Amino acid sequence: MQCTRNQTEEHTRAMRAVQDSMDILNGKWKIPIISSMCYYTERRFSDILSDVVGISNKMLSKELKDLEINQLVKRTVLPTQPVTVQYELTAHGKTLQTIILNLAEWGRAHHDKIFAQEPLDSASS
Amino acid sequence: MQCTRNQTEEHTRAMRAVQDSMDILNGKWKIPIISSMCYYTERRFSDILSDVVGISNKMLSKELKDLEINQLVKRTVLPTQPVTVQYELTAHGKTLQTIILNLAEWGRAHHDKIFAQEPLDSASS
DNA sequence: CAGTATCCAAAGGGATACTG
DNA sequence: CAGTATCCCTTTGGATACTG
Repeated sequence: MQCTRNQTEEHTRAMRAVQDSMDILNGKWKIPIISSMCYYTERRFSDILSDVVGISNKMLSKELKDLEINQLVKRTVLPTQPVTVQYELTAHGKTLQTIILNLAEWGRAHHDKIFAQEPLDSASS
Repeated sequence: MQCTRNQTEEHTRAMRAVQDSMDILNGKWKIPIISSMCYYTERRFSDILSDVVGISNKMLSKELKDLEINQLVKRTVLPTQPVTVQYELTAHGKTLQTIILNLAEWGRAHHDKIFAQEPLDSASS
């Protein structure tokens, strides 16, 4: 092992910091929900519900509450009939955009890599 | 809404790419496990087990298999007695380092932000 | 529309013991 | 050391129905 004690401590600290992030972004849905809001200044409950494929309204409701508690998302009720609710990223929530962009980029790269490896059935037909 | 059709399509594509990433990095442990390997050229099973606080050997075993299947991690068995197994990030796995670093940085920033907000009990004593 | 409430099946995952 | 196997409790989260 070529690392010094200081590197080990830095490693430990970095691990904890990553864990802190993951505690807040926990579960299957947080990142996709934030992604949904990333490209718009504001987004309604039903918009996010259709953006995030597969999520149920119960889950979305719960996850948005979590994000609000952690101050990543701001919720605004508009006095319409029936009620409209808008969600938007807070300044703090927007600091996650870099990570989201990186994840999107990585997802594409990974997809391309796997695709390039696979023997294409269509080539044999 | 001030976005054009093209932006909407790009949004949809980005959401899918993020989902693709999250499908591979699913669960509580993948990111911390990769983090554990980020700072070293190679890491043994027991090293990772102690790095990732709270994980069980059963979980670690399963998650490492997943990562190996997705070609993010390479597993090497050394002919020692008893057996030693080394894990290392593949070239492809290393492309996640940016994301890990960003997550660590964000975790620290978030921690600092929350800490700065909290009324300190120690101040009143 | 934007949720909440309840029910319940399935998956997650810890503890422990065992193996090569 | 590096896992695997089993037991079993806990959490997750979908489906459905209901509310302001």
